[in-house]
Amino acid sequence: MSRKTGVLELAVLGLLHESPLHGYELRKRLSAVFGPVKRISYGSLYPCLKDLVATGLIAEDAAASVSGVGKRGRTVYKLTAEGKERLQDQLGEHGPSAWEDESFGVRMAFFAQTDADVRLKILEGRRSRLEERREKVSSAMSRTREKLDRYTLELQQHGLESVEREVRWLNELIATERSPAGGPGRGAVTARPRSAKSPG
Amino acid sequence: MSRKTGVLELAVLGLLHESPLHGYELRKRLSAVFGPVKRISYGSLYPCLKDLVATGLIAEDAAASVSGVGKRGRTVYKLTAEGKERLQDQLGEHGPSAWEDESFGVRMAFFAQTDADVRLKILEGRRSRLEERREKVSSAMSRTREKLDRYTLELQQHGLESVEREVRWLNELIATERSPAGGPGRGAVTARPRSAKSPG
DNA sequence: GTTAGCATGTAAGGAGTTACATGATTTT
DNA sequence: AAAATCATGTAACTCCTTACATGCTAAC
Repeated sequence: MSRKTGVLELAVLGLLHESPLHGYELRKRLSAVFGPVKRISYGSLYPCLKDLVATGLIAEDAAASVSGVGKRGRTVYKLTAEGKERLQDQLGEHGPSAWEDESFGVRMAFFAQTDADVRLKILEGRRSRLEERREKVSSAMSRTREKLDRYTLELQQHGLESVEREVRWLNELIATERSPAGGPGRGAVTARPRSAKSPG
Repeated sequence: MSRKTGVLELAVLGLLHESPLHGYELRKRLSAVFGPVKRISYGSLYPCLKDLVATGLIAEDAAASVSGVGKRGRTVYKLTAEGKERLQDQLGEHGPSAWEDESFGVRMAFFAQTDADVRLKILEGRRSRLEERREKVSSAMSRTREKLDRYTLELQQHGLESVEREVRWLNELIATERSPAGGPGRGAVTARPRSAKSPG
């Protein structure tokens, strides 16, 4: 019946909190939130919006919608009071559900609307989740190292290094969160040296 | 009706080509193939095996199966002749379906059973797929740079760097594939210097 | 003797996709 | 005037997960 998804719902609520939007535009913004992989389709977005209306978390913004007679026009949605409440609840979550693979990206995309202490807990939870994974993969690799062909090994090695890289990234983010932010209040991303691009 | 999936089917056929296995063991090996994320559950594996038997691509290996009276025992499966044929067909595929996100990992996991020219085409296809993505992301970023908060920016930056890293990895793999492999025939993975770990 | 791991399977449902169906508006 | 992009929606289908149901075997 209802699409009580979680991530998509959260992303929609988060975006609508920034400003009222219609479905088509929402989808474009969602592409940015979810990244280039995992872009959502209208076949899931529109039903989701329908459900959110049905549960009273969002409502049509009549003023912003365009609907001439006979025209199909566009329907602009905005958060209701209950929607705002729900969003705050969701953004306050700092347990495992906030740092698993499916949800971490979305949660971080709305960190600007999230309390500093919750941000820190999520980043730390994510980090320890990845450290666990790193241990499992690397111990599995040392157990089976000799029996694997080079391609499987390359694949696992690359996977392991990706995890290690994400841990280092989280370390930097956590350090930045913890530091008293001596610099300017609103910040450009801390400049990290980007290694020179190899020309080809 | 039938699970004509692709990736799971392919992974099962590929593993059974190496040796006959029963479901439980198969699942453990699949976890290695698919990596720590995306582990498959019995709820998809057993129905998949059932379908593969129904389509005649695999069959019970009566000799290897264990089934005392009243016992539930285990059922060992092996490839049939048609299964081997199907596997060869699939491993010969070198179009886009072989290098998309969902399938590339599995395809590479069975590179040891894949022709050298097909391997090269897949690696190159994957690389150009990622290069496209890199262009899209980086141009989207330069368009919207100023309007994004630091967290969204960090997220996108990290995503971009991940793509760039995978491209560099593919470059190395492609170079290795192309080189006449002057070294020893069976190979340890080419030693790449691993940068010193930061202590914390 | 009880916990952990081995071993197989089904039913219900969740989360999404593709393909279809429709039409307006803007750009080339 | 054709092509691209804006804009909304549904129906059928796919792939997978969770929870359930069952029972053996090894280790502690």
